Amino acid sequence: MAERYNIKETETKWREKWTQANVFTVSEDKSKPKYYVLEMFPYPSGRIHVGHVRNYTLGDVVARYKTAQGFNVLHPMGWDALGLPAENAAIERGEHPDKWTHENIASMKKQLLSMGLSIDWSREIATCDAEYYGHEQRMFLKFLEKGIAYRKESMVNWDPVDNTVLANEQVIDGKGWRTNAPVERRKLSQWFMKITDYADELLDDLKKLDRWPDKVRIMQENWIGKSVGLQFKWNVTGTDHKIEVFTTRPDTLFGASFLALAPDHPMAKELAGGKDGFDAFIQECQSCGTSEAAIEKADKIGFDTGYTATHPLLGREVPVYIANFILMDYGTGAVFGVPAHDQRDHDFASKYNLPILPVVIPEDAENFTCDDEAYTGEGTLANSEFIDGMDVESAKAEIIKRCEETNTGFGTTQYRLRDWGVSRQRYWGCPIPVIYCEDCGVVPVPEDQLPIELPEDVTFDKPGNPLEHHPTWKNCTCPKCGKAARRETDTFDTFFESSWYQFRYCDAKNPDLPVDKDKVLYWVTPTSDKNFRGVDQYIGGVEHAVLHLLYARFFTKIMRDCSFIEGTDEPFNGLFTQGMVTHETYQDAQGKWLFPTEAVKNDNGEWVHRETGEPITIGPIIKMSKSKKNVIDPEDILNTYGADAARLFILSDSPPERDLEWTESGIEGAWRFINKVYATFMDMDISKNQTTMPITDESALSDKAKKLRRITHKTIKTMGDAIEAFAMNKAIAYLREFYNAISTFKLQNNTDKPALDEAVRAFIILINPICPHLAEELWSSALGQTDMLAGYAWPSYDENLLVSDTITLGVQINGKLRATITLPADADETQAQEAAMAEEKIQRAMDGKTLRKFIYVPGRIVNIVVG
RNA sequence: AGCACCAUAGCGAAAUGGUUAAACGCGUCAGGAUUAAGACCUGAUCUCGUAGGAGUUUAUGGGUUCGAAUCCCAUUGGUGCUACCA
Repeated sequence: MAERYNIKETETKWREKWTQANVFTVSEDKSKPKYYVLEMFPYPSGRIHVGHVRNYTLGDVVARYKTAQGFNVLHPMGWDALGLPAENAAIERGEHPDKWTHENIASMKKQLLSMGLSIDWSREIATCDAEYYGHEQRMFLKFLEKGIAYRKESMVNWDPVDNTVLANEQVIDGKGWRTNAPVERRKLSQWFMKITDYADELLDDLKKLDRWPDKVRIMQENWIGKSVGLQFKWNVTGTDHKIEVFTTRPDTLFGASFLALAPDHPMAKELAGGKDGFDAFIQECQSCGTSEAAIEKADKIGFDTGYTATHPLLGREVPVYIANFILMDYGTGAVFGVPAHDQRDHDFASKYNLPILPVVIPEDAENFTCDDEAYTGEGTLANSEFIDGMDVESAKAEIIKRCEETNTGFGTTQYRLRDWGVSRQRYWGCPIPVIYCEDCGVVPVPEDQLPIELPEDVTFDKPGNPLEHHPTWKNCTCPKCGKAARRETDTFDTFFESSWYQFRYCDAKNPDLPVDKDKVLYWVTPTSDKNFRGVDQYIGGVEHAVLHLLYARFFTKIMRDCSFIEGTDEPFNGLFTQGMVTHETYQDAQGKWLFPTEAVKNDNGEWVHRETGEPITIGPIIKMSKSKKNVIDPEDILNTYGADAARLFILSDSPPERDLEWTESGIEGAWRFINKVYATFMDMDISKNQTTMPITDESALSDKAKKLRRITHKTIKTMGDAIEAFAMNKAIAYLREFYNAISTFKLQNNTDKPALDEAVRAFIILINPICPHLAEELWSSALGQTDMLAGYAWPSYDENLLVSDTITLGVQINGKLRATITLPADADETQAQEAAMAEEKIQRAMDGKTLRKFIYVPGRIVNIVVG
């Protein structure tokens, strides 16, 4: 018997060897095709969680597989190291963010190293280091020069707990995405990025991203929210005022029965200010919270200004309201209401008894009315003067044309997407490199003064931005006039850092430039024409579907337009979004959540508390979360079962895009498999020190050996295909099937031995991307190889062994299987029919019936239609 | 409310129009081995039958097809995203 597999010792040994031999360090090697695989970098919280294990294992399988396929693989890692938690830690325990962050990086790196990932650590970056963020400041100066970055006064989402500004995307249900505190509105001068200028390109290029999940593309499309329509003016009767509105349904103009302004529309105050009840109305609008429940229930309310408005094409007057459901920051902050064809307008009109006049009539409708609900479908225009009888599309075009002719409006496009506000009133971020001078205004920091580094001596004893409180840091002289001036104390949104790190990895240590263009070109230029320039495979959580992934796409385009990179329009060629890791939940009799380690089964098979013995209720299987305590610590798993078992289990069973349920029995099963494989191969009678596997005489092999060869070659193919398709669960299933075939194979003579050698050697190479430590150990101990397996070529398969010369076909009668026949693979229809008819079961089944049709799909099926 | 995705043994899943639907794993049961437990090995695990064998079956209902888990429509249930975006 072989010795028991010493997982800990063996895994450590191989990791040390890989590190010593620098096997994962890569450079631009033009003699090889390249492959760039990247997983979303982690925030250095200090400890990895199971989601990280899944994420980085997936990437590592791809990296090791592609390496085996002969690619020069770039597989880097770094730290998304700026952001609020470091400041919160500083406030809570008085530890400096820089120290806290770097300590966390050190401990997390240790954990990641123990997973045995094939990472080129020489390219490691931490976004909190000035060597990284300094380049961001350099780029920002260029963005400023090009007008991509600009400053504007604007209402911002103010998080009263974190004391910071949030982006629209960071507000969820009117609450801060981190603090969950109700967001307030405040006016501040902020830096913005003109992402809206790129809205069309961001939208159009989504079409290129055919290796992205559809759902992510759909989410981004909705987020950008392009809508084409008409912007035009109404005259307020008896005044010089004109109200500008935007609509996507100009065709319904003649169904208009009111005009509505947003409560914070500048004209609202002008028209209604001072009128009875106006202030109370505005107050009511504001008091109605922004929470989901409030919006859901909120009635549509309006305030009649007493004014009416007319449109030149309409020839009719409609009342002007101020209404709570009109948003100031979309379109023009004013709409015309068509109750018959918009449900919101319908609700409003019903409440205030405004006319509901249908102007689009569906086909075949008689006495059509919209009294109960709005009709938004297709139809023919009616009650609409010169556009009567037109379809919706023609009517839209006609109204836009007439407005343009009369100079009262124009066709235009609106986006839901807003410009990206990047200022944060925070310390632990990249300082925005501008200076405010009383005489010169906003002055960019001269490039030779970069980077602007964060001061180390800061305090966190009062709320707000420590940079603001710092006694000297913000004082400086104006680069233009030399007078005393003040530094910008805001820092960038941390999505800034994660928007370009994928390029920095290509040239991670460049002190002078964000990246060297040629180095980026080497790593992003595709080796297949199916792809465009970009990271070949990006892997991460779907929670970044809009924020990070949209900003990174935008950043790529502006870096291109500012010549920091070349000819690259999109950052990520292939995107894979992994599912969550879930776990059962446990509660004691009092309803208190318990850790999985606290729950054990007693002798009667009941779940009880490990220490108290009290009964435990098993709850639903949900995403691991600290509050529900249904978490497992990867470090425990790695210590107990080893990296290979953790990697194997996390890839088994569930397809990577779906949620994975973490179970104790599952990880144990993976661990057992590893031990079993080791024991089997160490005991097996296989040739050592083999360099080739000569099969001199195929025909001399026994049938069993031939069968083993077939599954060997089949698995080489199917497993490669599965990894390419990201179906890691299938790859493992095929691998286990292959193992079962090898372990049950009984070697009866020496002639068959090369077939067994071939199978074992193939198996070890195939399992390497998933369980690299085990593979190396078997490669060296069981096969006696002296070179390292890491980087060893994937075996090739023999097509001829995948097909056999005879095939078994099912014979159906009226689609129901009745018999099987064995035919030569190239049999023609006549042969097939003869063979089928010769079957006794078929004859019996056909007895007394007429043959109507004979269907023969070679290699697939025979179907006999009888009647 | 809208959009998208999903539904297969006790569980996780394979099979994407055809060769006995359920590979592979987990769990369960029986047997072997063991001082004992675990690990390990062998077998079983939709239903009926000792067995040969027969029958049922891919959430539900329809449709297309010689043939449907697979394509189309509707319903139900689940998940995600968006949420007064004019």
